[in-house]
Amino acid sequence: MRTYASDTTERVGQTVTVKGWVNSRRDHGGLIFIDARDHTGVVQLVVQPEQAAAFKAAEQVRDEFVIAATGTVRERSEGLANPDLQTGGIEVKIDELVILNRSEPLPIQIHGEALANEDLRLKYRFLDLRRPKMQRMLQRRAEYYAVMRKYLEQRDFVEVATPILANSSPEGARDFLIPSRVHPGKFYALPQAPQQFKQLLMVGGVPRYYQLAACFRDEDPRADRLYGEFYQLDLEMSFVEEGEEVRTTMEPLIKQLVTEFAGKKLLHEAVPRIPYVKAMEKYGSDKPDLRFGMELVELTDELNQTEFSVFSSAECVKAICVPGGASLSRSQIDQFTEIAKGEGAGGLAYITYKDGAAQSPIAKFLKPTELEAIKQKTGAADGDAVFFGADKRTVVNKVLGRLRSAFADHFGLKDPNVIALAWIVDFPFYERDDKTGQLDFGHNPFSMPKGGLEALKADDKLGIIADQYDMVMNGYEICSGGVRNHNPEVLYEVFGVLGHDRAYVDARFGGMINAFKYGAPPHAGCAFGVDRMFMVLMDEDNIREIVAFPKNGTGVDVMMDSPSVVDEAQLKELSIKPTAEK
RNA sequence: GGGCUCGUAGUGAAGAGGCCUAUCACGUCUCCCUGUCACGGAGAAGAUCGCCGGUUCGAAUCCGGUCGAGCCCGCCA
Repeated sequence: MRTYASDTTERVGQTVTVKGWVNSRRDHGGLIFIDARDHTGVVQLVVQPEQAAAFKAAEQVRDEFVIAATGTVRERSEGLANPDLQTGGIEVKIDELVILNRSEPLPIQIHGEALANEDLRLKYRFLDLRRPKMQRMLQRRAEYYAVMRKYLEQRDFVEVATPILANSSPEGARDFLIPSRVHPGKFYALPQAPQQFKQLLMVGGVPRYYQLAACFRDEDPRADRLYGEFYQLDLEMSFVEEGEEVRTTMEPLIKQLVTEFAGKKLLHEAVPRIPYVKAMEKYGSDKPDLRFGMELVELTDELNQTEFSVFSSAECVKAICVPGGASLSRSQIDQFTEIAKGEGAGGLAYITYKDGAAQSPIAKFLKPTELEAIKQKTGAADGDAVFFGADKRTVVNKVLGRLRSAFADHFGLKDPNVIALAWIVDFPFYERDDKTGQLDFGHNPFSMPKGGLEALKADDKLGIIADQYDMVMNGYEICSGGVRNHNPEVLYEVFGVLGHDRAYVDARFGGMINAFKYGAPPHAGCAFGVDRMFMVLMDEDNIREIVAFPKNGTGVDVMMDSPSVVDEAQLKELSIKPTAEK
């Protein structure tokens, strides 16, 4: 029988066997202390020379040796308790100590705050995972999944596994391809999402489907985006024609995860619904962080006659008021200017308000009435600073949206104990590519255009709204969903607007569109990026911190050394001939 | 594909033209130690300063290239 380290406190006077790793050893010559660690914590073992065999073993023990220690749990004497240790009130007086396995000196330190660089941690992830923080992460993640499963099962969602060997989808991300041995020259693709399968389940009569689904995309990673594979809480509901029904079904789960699971406060009990256009105009982002203000203020009309030609000649002029911004140094403002330029701005005009006066490099170009209008509309007070964006409207929004987040970081306005949720709704169905001028899908071609077939015939294709929605959590997109287009005629027309004929649609989505001809019920759903949401709930800013075995930023598993070269015989069997140089 | 940042004993950091024969902490090894708890004490080993080239009387330090990593842009229907 094994007793976990944290349970020894309840076993005073009893004989227990503790199994785990040597966290540290303190050898006093005639008395040896060993801190034994398992997944529950650390407990102090005391080994005395009277137990000769155990003492000899204790002398040989080193950090991270695997041991089984049997002895009696006893209260520590007066003054010997360690209040910093959960088991600090007791210790185990050891009669028998067995070394189950040895360990070489560790290539990375797993105690303390200083972490090895990430590539080394990933190479020795099995050691990194022994750290209490990582142990807790794995445990919490299992609980997190359990909460989601319980919630959905109570609401008649049926968990269905969909294929991993699926088909390449021409739209969207780059696929991972799997060559077929049986069908030379043909390929499976790992699914980017179970999108088509879950819609086919709706046609197949499943009332509500969910799955913690593995998704595969061969795109470059980011701090909040894993390379290669990630998981979605994927779900779909049949006989649903309004996105609001999906949103109200799922919202309580997310709130429960925020409050009960993560112990954080919700900024709004009533989660706001923000139309995409409004989010872009007000926050400069389709995934705004609502924990702080600094909303974008429209000044185009007020400044279109000004002598400052950067403003008067611009399609759009907007500003954000940064509370306390007047305290920023010149070099700090230069850094924000670099951020603005990085988003496409030509520069960064600003006004600071100090001692009742507006100070600015551009003040000499602005009339008193214009200065007054700026102050009025932005609500700037003494001590604040106002930063301007003047350019094409999309650029202004992007630049100020990025600055808004950067200023919030700088002034510490992102309270980690608060979660701001929002639904972004009414995405444009089509967008025009800035460079090519070509019309393309804004998001998901399978969502229903609001207004159906009639709406698609409108002259202003950019005005067509998709019944589609994202959930945003503290500035991170954590969910995307939509009311699906279950009508084959409308689906053909959705692609028809982009100039694709029926054959094009049939060739690519034939499986799904064929099914829709046989009584597809209306349906809607969404998918939550569970890795990213967990990252936010656990206060991490790098998604690899909350995954057991992530690939590094270049898609390499440095522990298992994948991807790797394979035998020529395997390639021959698959009718594959590599063309790479090395 | 592009931009920025970084690369110094096993690990984490310091050093920013000569004070470097490279410093500190942790870890490792040897010896001492019966109440420590990241025990303590004495000693020891361990680094071609990512790699290649250049500038210089002199390079860890400056320059160029290259390799590797991180963040960001592109990309992610």
